[in-house]
Amino acid sequence: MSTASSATIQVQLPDGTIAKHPANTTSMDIARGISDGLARSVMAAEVCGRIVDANRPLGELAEDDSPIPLRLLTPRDSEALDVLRHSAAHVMARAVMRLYKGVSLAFGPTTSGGFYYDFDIPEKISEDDFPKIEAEIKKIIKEKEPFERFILDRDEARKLCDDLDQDLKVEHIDTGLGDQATVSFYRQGEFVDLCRGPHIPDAGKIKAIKLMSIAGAYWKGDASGRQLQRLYGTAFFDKKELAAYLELLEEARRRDHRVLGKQHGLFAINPEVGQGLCLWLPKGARVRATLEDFLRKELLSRGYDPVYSPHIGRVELYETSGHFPYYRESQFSPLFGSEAGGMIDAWMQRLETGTLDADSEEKLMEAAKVLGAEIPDYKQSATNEAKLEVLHRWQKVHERYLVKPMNCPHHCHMFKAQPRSYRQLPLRLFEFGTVYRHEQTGELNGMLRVRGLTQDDAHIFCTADQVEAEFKATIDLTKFVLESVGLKDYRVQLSLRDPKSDKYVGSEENWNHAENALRGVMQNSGLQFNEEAGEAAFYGPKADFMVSDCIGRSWQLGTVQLDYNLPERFKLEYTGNDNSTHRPVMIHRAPFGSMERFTGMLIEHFAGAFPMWLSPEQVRVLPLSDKSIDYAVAVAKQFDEAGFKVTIDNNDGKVQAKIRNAQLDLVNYMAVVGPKEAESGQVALRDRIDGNLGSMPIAEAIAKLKKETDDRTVRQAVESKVSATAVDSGSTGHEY
RNA sequence: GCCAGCGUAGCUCAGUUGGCAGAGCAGCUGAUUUGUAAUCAGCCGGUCGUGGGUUCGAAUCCCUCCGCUGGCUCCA
Repeated sequence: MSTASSATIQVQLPDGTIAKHPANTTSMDIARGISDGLARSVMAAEVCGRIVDANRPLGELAEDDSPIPLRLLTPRDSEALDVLRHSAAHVMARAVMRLYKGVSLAFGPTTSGGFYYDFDIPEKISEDDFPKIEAEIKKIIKEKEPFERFILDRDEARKLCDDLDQDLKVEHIDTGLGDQATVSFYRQGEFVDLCRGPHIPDAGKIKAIKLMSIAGAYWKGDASGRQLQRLYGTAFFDKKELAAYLELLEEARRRDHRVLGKQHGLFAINPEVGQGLCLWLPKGARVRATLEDFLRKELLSRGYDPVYSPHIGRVELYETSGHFPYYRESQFSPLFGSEAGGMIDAWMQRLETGTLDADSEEKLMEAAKVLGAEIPDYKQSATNEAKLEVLHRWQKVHERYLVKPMNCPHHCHMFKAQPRSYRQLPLRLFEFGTVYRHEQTGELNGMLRVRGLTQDDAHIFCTADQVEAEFKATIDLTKFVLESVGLKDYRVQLSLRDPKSDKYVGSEENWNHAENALRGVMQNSGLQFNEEAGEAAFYGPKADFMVSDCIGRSWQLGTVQLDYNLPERFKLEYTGNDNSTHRPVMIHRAPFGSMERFTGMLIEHFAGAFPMWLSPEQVRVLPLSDKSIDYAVAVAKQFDEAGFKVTIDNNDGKVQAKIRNAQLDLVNYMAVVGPKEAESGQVALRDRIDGNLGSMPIAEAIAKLKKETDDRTVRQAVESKVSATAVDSGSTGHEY
């Protein structure tokens, strides 16, 4: 701790120089000693590796008697932006408290794009109120009041929050901060907030701030708890950076796959068909088919076997796998073979939750009889457990089906379809398997979150010794797939279990084994990866691919998951070379994730302008006038026979208009044909990016386009107007 | 599912304090026969998301439901 015995301390700057200072010297004092300009731009400091307020005495931050490493943080340092935004959240909260009565403060952290503060306010805030809140914020910034830190012990802190009528803070001190002896507060004028900090020296440093949106949020993330109002904002060191950030949001809006998908006839989602159910229109279906053909060919060459499974399966299948009880809420209700099935299902749920009264029970028994379900063993006097057992026995002999939410149970039974020898392993079964999940209405989002989706699913059944090699092979496959569509910027998230949670199934030993295997492969893969506790599936750890698109947004796409659980549940076995039975290990993997989500992401990444090999319309032949239509048809036929997706624009009108339409439709190449071309057997090729390429023989044009297609060349037709990383948050470590 | 906002023609959007529902694009028809990002003219097109209420009168005000959007929660 503090070196109170010595009145002086030694401070080491990043350039290595060490100087002596009094123990109460602050980072700001040292900045002032270097230059006034530096002092003005210091936002915070990194002392002994911790980000702290610039006005903290360095002596109290020292860990031992060795020189204290100090780095002054200015707007050039990415860490400073987080500090600024956190202070901006305080300023916003202060403005809100001035304008509204009865404000209870919750939390106000920073996010990758800015910050938010959660409030409990009786009055509803709407976006119409933003101007007056922003005006109040500007007033506060103009005052340039400092942020002042002070420490209280728990009882004092509790009393202060109580006096300030901050009941959420009181609760947090009691529950969330139970193990802290003292807590820190920050005061800025009349605004006092329980806060870990750090903060910028004064509010005047905030040069650009904007309220972004208002939304609901739960207190401490608990959906059964209090609903708070969350006010989102963003802040920057200067107005240009704010403008660039707003431009990024605008760019994202222009690329919205829901808008582009409708505009270009790629897909449709119609409430009359059903929420979250995607209609793949011809052009979207072409893109998908190209992706599927590409992957199928790749999988066949990598030792996978194609399989097919039905769209429904008995509920017992998913009871065995564990999915049915675990995900009951987010599955479509079972389909019942017997008319009484649904009623008995509801009956059992009432019994389970203890919400069935005698009167209702009699009615249910009567109704069961009417619907032809005789249950003579059911006695009203019996215990709930006994009743449930009787009903469950009835269910077991009456078919119940689930629209399949997962492919893996089916594939497990394919493994079991014959006795297996170690010689057959690894067995790699793949299928573009369509599954249905009843996602909550608020979660649905275009193609990105749907209720019916097709996974590029496969399950690898292998021996424990093969796990590493197979896992590595799937990582390589996923890399290959992503890079083939031009996605070169990705990292892997190792999703591990949360040691404190009990939602996981399987033995401690299996989990340790699986997590260590994944970590080992990742460490040897040379791929950038990070570990995230609590993100694992309930049956095993996963490696999720986080992919950055061309405007710097991160998407979770492909996934590889290790599973020691399902083989156990389905009692999968093979005979080893020792002539005894062994349990295989399962690897779930999907390089695209789902066709819906992957295609939706691609639409946004390419702004609807697919590269040649994925394009739903690669060539459009534009006859100069009706006189050239015959030749246009002949040209189109040649492109068609060469395997291109080609159309003819035989509308009336000038070629300029046809070109404009083709450009707007994002067709990769236009083949303009008039009398000159017809005479010489040529086409005048126009590239949608580079423009007119001049006339050339048809064979030459076909060869050129074929090369671009076969090479899977990716040329971004719609350049991003913003730099991909220029405005991302400080927390991800980008330079400024 | 929860909180907030929104819902007018196929699309993008106007529509004053409640007083006869509009434009551009797309589509159709006709003229035009065109050389690298828009040829001209005419026509068609809406129970203003649904159901109810207030009112002499509702796209406009109120309520219900449906859907969409942004978040939250969830995501096998």
